[in-house]
Amino acid sequence: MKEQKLVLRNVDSFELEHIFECGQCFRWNKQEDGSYIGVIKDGVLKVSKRKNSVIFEGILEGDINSIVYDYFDLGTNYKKIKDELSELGESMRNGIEFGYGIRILKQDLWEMIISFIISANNNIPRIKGIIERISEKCGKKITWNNKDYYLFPTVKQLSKLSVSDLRLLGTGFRDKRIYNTTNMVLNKEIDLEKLQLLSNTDEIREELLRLDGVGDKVADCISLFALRRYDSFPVDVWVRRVMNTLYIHNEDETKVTKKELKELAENMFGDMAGLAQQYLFYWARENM
DNA sequence: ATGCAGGCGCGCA
DNA sequence: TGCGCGCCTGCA
Repeated sequence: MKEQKLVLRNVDSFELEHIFECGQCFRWNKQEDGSYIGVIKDGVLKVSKRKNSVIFEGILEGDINSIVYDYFDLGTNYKKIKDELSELGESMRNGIEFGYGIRILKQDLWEMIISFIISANNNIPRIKGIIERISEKCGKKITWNNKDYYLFPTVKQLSKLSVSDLRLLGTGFRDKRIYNTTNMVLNKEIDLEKLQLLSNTDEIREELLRLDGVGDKVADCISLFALRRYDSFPVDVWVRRVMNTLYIHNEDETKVTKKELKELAENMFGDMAGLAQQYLFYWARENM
């Protein structure tokens, strides 16, 4: 762990609020000065903006340059993607105009699996609280600027917790799912290293669906936010709402099936459905 | 207070 | 395959 700093000038498509509030992450918190501090796999990171510069500083294991490049998806040309998506109509243009600074983070696969299992039938403040308590309970402590932070626990660390330990941390009925999935990973009933190497998004989904607590929506979130599968399209209530309002116009949005939504998304957005989803989702969350 | 929140697993047709 | 239902918990 080493204190490091990095300043990048003229980064395209990079708005802190858009990136951290668009629903993809749970461990980034806004500070009073408008900056964000987050705990990621590699340590603690603070991100702030000044004019055209983005400033990264923190205490990290590894080189800050490669960590930031990878985590913030700096190798992807968002301008090009937004230009292409904008061709698809006014609704998408509005969504992109609203969330122009979004980037899809590349977060740790294991952490995303557990985080999105926790997200089931839950709300964001509570999800964040649960993840925080789990990390405090068995994750590695890191002190930075006189404050304590806790990394998300490793598989081995989390496997030390019993079902009732997990229940006590407020996970509710998700306790067994977390426990079972942790043990599947621990016992190599599913190999996360191999999963990262799969090329086909459907293959990845099939593998993830074997895990307890991972259904359609959760699997899609994991493959989008940890494995950068831009073609996966998580359908939740907000996506259903905004897609129905903009494109389907069914008087009862609950009648619109997941299958219908996914097919529409694939036809309209193709292999960029996941990115399109983020712009629509963020717009919907803030405006509907 | 009752309903609800970024679903899932289960049992049943 | 495709439904409907119950579910921890905290918050309005």
